[in-house]
Amino acid sequence: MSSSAFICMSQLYAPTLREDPQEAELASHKLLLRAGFIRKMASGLYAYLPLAWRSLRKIEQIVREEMDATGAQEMMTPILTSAEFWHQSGRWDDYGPELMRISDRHDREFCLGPTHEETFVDLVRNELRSYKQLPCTLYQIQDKFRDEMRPRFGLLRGREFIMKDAYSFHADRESLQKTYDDMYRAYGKICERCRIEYRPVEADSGQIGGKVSTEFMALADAGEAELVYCDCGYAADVEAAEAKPVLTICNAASCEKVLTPGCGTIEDVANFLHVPQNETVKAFAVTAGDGQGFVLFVPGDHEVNEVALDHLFGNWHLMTEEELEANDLVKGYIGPKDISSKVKVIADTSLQAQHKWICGANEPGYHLVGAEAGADFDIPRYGAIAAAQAGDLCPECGLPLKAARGIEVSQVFQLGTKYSDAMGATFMAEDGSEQPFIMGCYGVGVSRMLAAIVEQYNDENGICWPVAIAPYEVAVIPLSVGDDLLDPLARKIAYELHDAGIEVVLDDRDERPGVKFADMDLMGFPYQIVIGKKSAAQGQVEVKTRATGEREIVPASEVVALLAEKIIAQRA
RNA sequence: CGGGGCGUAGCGCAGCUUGGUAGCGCAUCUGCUUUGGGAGCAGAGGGUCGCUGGUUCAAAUCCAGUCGCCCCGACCA
Repeated sequence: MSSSAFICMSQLYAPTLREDPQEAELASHKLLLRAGFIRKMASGLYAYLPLAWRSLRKIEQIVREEMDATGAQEMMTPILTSAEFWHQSGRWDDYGPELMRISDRHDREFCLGPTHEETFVDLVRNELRSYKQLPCTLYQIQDKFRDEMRPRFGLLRGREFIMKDAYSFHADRESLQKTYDDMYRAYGKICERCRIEYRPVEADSGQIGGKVSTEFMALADAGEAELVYCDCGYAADVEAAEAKPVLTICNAASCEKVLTPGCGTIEDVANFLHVPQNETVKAFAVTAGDGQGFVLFVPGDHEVNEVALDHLFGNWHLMTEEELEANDLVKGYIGPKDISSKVKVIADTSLQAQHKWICGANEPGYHLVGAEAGADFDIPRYGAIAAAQAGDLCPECGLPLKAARGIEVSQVFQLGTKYSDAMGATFMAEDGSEQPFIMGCYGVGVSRMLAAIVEQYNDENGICWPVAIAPYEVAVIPLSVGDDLLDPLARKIAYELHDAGIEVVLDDRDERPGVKFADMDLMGFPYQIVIGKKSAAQGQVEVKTRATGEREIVPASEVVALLAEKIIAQRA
């Protein structure tokens, strides 16, 4: 045969595994390993084999086209970045152990880029001088490195992964908002073209910095992120959502101290007193970065929002046993009345509606029922510190929120001047003044997207690729090899599909039909053309649609035109 | 980083408690049969039992150290 017009299974480097690898738990991880798409080289490091690489390039191309459509310009910067810029931004110290650091032979320090704000700010600060050159958006698609505490879930949380990162530079907020909106729309299109079920959610901006941020979540039970959403369209990462808890109002006539032996948890207290958990108040004792102790009160059925505490306290931790003792706090029985003067108190804003509290009595084995705010105790400060959860009220429309899990496949940020200030990156404004660039940044996890797609598109037999992402669109499967009828027919169909611009794999292996079916289902090519002796003798072949399992007998002479039409329609 | 578990043929595992010639299934190679959902028979090849040291006449097995990997957690009272 001449140089390959299409790939033959006998040559394809895609070793399949018959059994689930013991290291994998998630569908995407198991299936990508089993179907011969990826191989692990070390913890959190994966080789992308030919099939995965083809799909990754398709995702990249979708990202590229949507970025280019916004006017962003693709380029490439070194993965290895000098520590100098990271010192300037302050992140050499702030980023922590996730930053992969490395020294060269002269002991100069570098890191492997986990994200490239510093690089792009350094790049443009000398060359974008005038407001007339703004706005400007640059992007690249390259490997990123994060030394994860615990790499896991295959491609979903690796130490090296493929990311598209874009950075925009603006003279004013309005310009940033416009580009941010453009990117937001582009990211929606990217998710749609990758065929994932997704939601844009309000997000916390984490390590990157800045204020306004949206994450695009691929919905998946296996996702690490929790989100709350409402039918009205509101959706937020629980880290960023402001909780509107529903309380059961306490109607106790007076404040009463009740013996509650062994009731160290809210569940115990609520059961013991026969009240719902959301009628009680839960206390958390934490130590802020400066050593000051705080006691935080939230509705009994809620947790604290750790990210909110990050913003309030910077570094903080829950009090240790020793710290509780040192602050005169009684674990399990902390309450606001007569609380130790060594700690400061903050209550969740929702508790302003709860005039009488069921809470700890600051005495081992006792709780208060009906302690009255303003009479029995005072709350000096209220703040949004409770974590949102399902059943809370939507901040937009007031209906109960629902909860879901998701995989964060991309995120857009308005950075503002955090990096341009820190690194002295300025331009000359229209009025002749030096101004720091106002920035945005926009990331897409390309390799994570691949895993997210598999997470959404699989069944008990393997992957069910959407046409737009499939490594090959059609598998041609002659059921016996060396047959005078089947061989030429299979090759003819494969050639014609290839000529029609369809991506084809020909399963020319001398394997039993069962082996071929199992492998083809596992790899998940969207369409299979099965060529068996009986039907071929009558000039017919069978077309199986992988996702639905639907089979259709069609004349061999028509199968190419039929499939080409279907496939081309699904690419866009 | 803390806790738990695992490292024996390419893959999945048994053997280890109670030390005594390295095993099973799948895969691979050869031959014959078979050919629409992971075939059958016959034969063959393939392992310094993660690594280092110790105990012992003798170590996959016991002890110590070390490396790698997986799971849970990392401050949710």
